[in-house]
Amino acid sequence: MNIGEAARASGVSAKMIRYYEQIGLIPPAARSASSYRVYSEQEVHMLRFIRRARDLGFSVDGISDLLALWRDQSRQSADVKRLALSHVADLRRKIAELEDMAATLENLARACHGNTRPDCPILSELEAPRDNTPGHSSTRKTSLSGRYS
Amino acid sequence: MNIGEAARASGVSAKMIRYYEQIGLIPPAARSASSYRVYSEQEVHMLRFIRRARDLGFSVDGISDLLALWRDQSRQSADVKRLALSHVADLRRKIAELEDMAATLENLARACHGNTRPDCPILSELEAPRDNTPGHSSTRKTSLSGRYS
DNA sequence: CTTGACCTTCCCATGATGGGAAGGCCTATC
DNA sequence: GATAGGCCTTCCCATCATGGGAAGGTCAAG
Repeated sequence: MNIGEAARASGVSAKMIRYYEQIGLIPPAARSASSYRVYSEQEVHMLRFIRRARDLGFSVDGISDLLALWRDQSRQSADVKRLALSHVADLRRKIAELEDMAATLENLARACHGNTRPDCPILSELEAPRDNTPGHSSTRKTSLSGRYS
Repeated sequence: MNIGEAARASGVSAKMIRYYEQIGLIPPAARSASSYRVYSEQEVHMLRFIRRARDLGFSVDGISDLLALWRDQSRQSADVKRLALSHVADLRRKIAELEDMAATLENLARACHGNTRPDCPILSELEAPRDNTPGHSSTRKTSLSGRYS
């Protein structure tokens, strides 16, 4: 099976398959006489695994760990579970961060008349904040970074 | 005021101040005889505005729009409000996406024994999914992208 | 044998940020 | 006045996962 077919069958783009090979997430594919990459069902299976892990928000590093466990017949499910829950914790941290932003902004928007006049509490807040985050506590200092607009 | 001082005063790193200038988010700073960038209180004020918008998750493009409105004395607060609420919608979309991931993963983790045996529903799911997302509905097709692990 | 659909590698771009090098400037202390 | 060290300048590189596209080779069907 050529890379295009493998891409269609796995849901991972040909571009990304080559990339994953390049960074060592997957082993180098076998090559045909004319240097075409050739994939077995086995390998497509692995690509599908990667695709799903990606859909669950795992980074390439995380996927690498998952693949290692997947291949390891003597793995302990506790290790898989730990990996998964650690990722869940990351996700929840990120969610809380975004939720704080959304709540703050929503509060300000609620206070904004939204008419034809120029005065606006949203801009006022950006100019000089006066603590508009409604509860949720926590010392939000280190952000996992990432911008969303 | 030099760039370092402006950075300390605004919470925007010197590196980022130069970057914002380079991409045109802020106008080129005045220069001293020796080519040092010089900032007025006015400009530090703008940098603080940018910093806060950034903290609320706005992208540089979004911040650019906000700055334009901020400067526009004849703006309509409705425009600011629309911008803010549109960003809130983006944030909530992203949150829902991450929440779906977290919920799916948490469900799988709950079903995992987490012991010394190798069998694990998390890996099984990655191998061949059988719809583990608990409710939340929606046709999740286009992701705003972004990996979190 | 041509056409079109594939494949190959290589380079570039994204967005926001930081790291670091090489070199110039400025001020306080000796 | 000279030196130290703390600023500043520009320029290049890296991140992370992804896509775009060019230049050129291959293959199968007509």
